[in-house]
Amino acid sequence: MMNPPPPSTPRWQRQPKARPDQILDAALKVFRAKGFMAARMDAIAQQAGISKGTIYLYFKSKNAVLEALIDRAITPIARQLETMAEHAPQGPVTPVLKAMLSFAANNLEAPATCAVPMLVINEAGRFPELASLYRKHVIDVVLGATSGLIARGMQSGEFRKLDPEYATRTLVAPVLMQLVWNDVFVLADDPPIDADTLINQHFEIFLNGILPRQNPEVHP
Amino acid sequence: MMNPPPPSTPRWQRQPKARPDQILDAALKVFRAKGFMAARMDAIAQQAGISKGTIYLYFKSKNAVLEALIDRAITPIARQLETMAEHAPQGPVTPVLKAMLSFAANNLEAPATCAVPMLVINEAGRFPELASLYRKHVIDVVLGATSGLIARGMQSGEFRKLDPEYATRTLVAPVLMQLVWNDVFVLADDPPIDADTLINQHFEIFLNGILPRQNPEVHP
Amino acid sequence: MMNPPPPSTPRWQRQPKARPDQILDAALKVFRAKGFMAARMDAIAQQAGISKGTIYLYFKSKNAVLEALIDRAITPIARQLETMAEHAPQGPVTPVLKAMLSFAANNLEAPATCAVPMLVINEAGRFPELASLYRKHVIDVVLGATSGLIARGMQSGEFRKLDPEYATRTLVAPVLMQLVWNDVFVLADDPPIDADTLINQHFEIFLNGILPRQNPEVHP
Amino acid sequence: MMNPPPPSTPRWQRQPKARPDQILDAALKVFRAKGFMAARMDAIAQQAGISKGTIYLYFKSKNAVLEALIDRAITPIARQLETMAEHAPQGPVTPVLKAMLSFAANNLEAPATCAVPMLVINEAGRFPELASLYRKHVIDVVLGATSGLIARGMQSGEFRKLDPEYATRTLVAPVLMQLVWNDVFVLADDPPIDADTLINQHFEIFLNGILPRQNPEVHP
DNA sequence: GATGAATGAGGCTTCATTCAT
DNA sequence: AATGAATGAAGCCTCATTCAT
Repeated sequence: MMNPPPPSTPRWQRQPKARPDQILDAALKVFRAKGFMAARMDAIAQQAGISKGTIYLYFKSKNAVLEALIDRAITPIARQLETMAEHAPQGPVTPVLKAMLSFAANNLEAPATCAVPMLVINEAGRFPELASLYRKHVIDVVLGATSGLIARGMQSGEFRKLDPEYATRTLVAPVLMQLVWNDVFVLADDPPIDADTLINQHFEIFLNGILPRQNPEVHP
Repeated sequence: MMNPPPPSTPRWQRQPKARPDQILDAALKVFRAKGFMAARMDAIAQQAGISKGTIYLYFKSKNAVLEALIDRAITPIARQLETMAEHAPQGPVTPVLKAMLSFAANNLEAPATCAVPMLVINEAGRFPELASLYRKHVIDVVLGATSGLIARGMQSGEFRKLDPEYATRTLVAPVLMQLVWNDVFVLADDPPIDADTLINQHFEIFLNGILPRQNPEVHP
Repeated sequence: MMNPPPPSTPRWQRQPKARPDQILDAALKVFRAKGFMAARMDAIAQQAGISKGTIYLYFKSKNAVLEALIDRAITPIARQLETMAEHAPQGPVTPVLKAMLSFAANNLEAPATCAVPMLVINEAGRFPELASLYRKHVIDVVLGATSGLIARGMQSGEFRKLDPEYATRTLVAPVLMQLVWNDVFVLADDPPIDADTLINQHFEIFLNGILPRQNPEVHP
Repeated sequence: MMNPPPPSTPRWQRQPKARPDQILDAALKVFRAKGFMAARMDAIAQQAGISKGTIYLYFKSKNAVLEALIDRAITPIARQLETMAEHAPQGPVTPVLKAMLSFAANNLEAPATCAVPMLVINEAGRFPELASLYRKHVIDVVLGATSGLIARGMQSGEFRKLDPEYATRTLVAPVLMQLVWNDVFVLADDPPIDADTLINQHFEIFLNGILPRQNPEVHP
């Protein structure tokens, strides 16, 4: 890949380098629309504008396509969130948390982005390894980074002292809910849910809920 | 079962009354384990202890089994939650909300109970009508009852004045998250998540987050 | 059937005597409508107003029903035609032939009557024994009786001397054609074919065709 | 076939052009032997020397195979007969009629040729559209051409004035009878029926029957 | 005798995968 | 590298037949 091409290069070149991604893009669309089992290799090929046999030049099997798909998608958002957390400046963590939450919520709004997590959820039953892979490389990373920040806020007195793991779930759950909602339950005539408004109010409640209080404790 | 069996044990028994539920129970197990498409009618029959053909005496097709399954499961929990909301006594709504949340969380802990909602989530792509059915008869009922209570609390001054619909999501989301988590992402060696603790802390944060405040507003 | 019933008769009696015919009647209807293979035992039972299992009390199998059906139908018309031929009075055979032809044509007009021969034709591929049974007991009888008369007419000088077997076919073919036509090719908006007119003209041509001629031979 | 085969003989060959006809030929054989419903796709595939799945590359379903089969067979003989009628020279029609009749009778002698009409007759119950298709494109064409000629002969005084439609049936019926006879009723030890002799005598009787007469009318 | 619930072999059809071209 | 014809293993479903009631 790094060597210069041999002197007498043919004027054009098939680009097998681009193929896998072409295929995975197509597969993502079809998997999303039909689910893994109901997705037909024919449909993927057609979507990719190639022939069915060609897929097998790049992937061993249908399962392998799914695996590669998850694999390829495993990095970006989680990495970005992790980076945001790691580069959090000294001082209060609240703004970082807010930024991360908004970032996540906005990103999962796009159908292309939410496709993979939904795929993982849907196929977890049949491909537990995929789920655990995703868990390890995405979920644990994000939850870990988040709960780290929250713990730091608790330590510093910015927040009340609670279980940071569980608090993370309170913070994060509505994002997952949006994801599922958009994919599964939206109806055509629903009043659209504004993700920003939702997240803003949610974060406001959450923040208010974990800030130290001057007034006496509530007893639920 | 308590009478002595006839000399030559019959190969099968007539049980026209019990069959449909037997079949649905079996189908639920298999659908959960394999997903709808990968579930084999053979497997359902075997699980039910009957022959493949018998299923078709009671259900027109594999799809019909799924539909009946969702249908059968559509009532109980939602109805119970709705009732709790409707019978809420005068006065503060907080205890009712807490009770409802705990009830929901505990119930969705049981694999048998969470099976149907997860099935709906998984098969929504292929059976949108099922999803919208579930939405209408379960989700809307529960969310409606809950946000009604929250709105009442806001009116009465028990809570701050916020958007009750969105606040409902903040309240409810962790329950969905637990559902998905248990079904999809738990790993064998995870420290077990205690649903009660989780819900308790979540509710405490939520409540604290929407109570009226004496101290000046926070500016997130 | 001709003996007086035993002294202490029960006041009523299931009539297993009537059952087989009930069943065969029903089977004929269904076989005609669907063909043998596509006919369902369920449908026959329903048509007969009994339950599926009951059929098996009287017939060993679906095939047996077909066989019994053909068997039962094998006699009447053929016997009648044979009788007409055997009782032909001395003198010209023309009137007898005409009477037989009309009788056959009119009888095969009725759907119920034409059902069995069509069934034989349709299922001959799968049940050659049925076809040969029918051939022996029906076709050969009728064709034999007819060609016997024709031969007699040739002997006596009533007709020209030709091959009586083949002449029989010329005489008889339109009846078969009507049978097939009505069963297979009639369309809803066809001008109705009047069997009598058809047969009359046909017989007139046929007769004219085999009568001795005064004018010199035609050379086709 | 004449080139030396490659070292390792391929398990199958691509023959996309030839396949459909290969399949239809095989299907015709099997349908004839078993009837449509009892015919197994397996048997057709085997007869065609291909695998079951391959059939579905070319035909949507078993029904579609039958339809294509009828379709393919619908033209030739009828077209030929029609042409013979249309090109009939001026003058007497008798020779043309004789030629057409012989042509039809001889052609329906071949099992391959008579297979389709018999198939239509047998499956008319289940596929009425097929029957009416065949009626329109084959039967009506042939009967129409024939009765046209006969009518012309009546006009010109070549024949007596009778109903030409019905006369056509008198002329044509033995051909149908032969078709059915050969397919359904021949027995192994039958003295063979010579189609030519049969047709010759039949035509002679028919012709004689419709020629104008010098002797007084017969009164049947 | 009668019923109809239950069986289970077998059909049509689909589709992931292979392989001749 | 690419194609797409061909394969063959299953899957859903039907239905003749059996058998508990």
